[in-house]
Amino acid sequence: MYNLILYNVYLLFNQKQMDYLKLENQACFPVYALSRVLTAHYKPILDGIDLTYPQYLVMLILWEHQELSVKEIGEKLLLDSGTLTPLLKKLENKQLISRTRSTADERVLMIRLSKNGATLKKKAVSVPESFKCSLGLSIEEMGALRDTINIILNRTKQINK
Amino acid sequence: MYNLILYNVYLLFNQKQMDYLKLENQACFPVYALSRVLTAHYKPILDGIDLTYPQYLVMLILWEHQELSVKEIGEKLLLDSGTLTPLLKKLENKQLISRTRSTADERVLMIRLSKNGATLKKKAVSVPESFKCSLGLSIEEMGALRDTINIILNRTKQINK
DNA sequence: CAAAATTAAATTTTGTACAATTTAATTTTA
DNA sequence: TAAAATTAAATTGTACAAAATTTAATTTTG
Repeated sequence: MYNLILYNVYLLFNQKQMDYLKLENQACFPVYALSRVLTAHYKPILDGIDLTYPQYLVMLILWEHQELSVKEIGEKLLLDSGTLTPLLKKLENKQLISRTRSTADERVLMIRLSKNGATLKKKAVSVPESFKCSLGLSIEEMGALRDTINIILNRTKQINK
Repeated sequence: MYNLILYNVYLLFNQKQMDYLKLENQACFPVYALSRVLTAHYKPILDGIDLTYPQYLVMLILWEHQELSVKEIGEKLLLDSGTLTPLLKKLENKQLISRTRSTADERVLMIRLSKNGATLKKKAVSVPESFKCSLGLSIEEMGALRDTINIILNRTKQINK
């Protein structure tokens, strides 16, 4: 924050303009790159339970809620049906979930944790610790990262509501 | 930071354990979600210059450097040839870049900004400001976000070197 | 210096992502 | 209540993204 002010004073003093078309000045690129770096760290860990990272996210939600519609899963993960439909079919093929249309409203497809899916949670409990070790960040650093990004994420959500 | 300490005291006091398998406690998910949210904000803006977000990143680099190998572009963007090769071919089809093998080492493919590619920068200068308005965050907030993520990103790079 | 190792891209395969369209079901409303 | 509007998924098409393999060129080394 202070560095930014100092830098702007420096720019002003030197009659320079911040070059917003330089990669180093981009705010979005580090987020985009970090997202891929973090997913890459998850890869070897999640290979052990035969899940990709987005599949793991769906399983996390179902371990909390047992049964949700495709729409509800999409709202939680900010993903649409074009992404979720094939992904959920893969989880069904792995017998981790069931896909059944709601009798009350047949437009709604209910996703339910299967017995195998519930059992998988026992294997998955070690994932967060393995990930933490792989990444080499402390719990505090990861918590701070999570909170910082969540603030920005919630701000952008409010803007778009 | 203080909230985290307080929360841990609360967990300890109530004999509870932080549930690292809950979506809300994930550090990676907000980064992954924010990355997609930010890219979505770029979409309508970059449509105006017929670029996708990863293509825009490549152009940003070339506006700075004019000529780089595929490998060098990959190092800057943390992307491998499997992603870059088809992307660069699309930029070549749009006549924004040229792809020529180095005479010194024919394994190396040099990517060069074309005249059209250089001209496109004039249209692109408005992109950062449009993006800022679309997102609704201040320059300070975006700068702070960039710096925070860059610290984490550099930490993970050091770990993997 | 020739075989072995390394390197740089390209290719292939699998898996997201998302926009746009379609289909089927449900709600709203004239 | 039947047509219009809305909603939820699925489908289609385009574009990454990364792992693994292949190809071709260059270096290293016995």
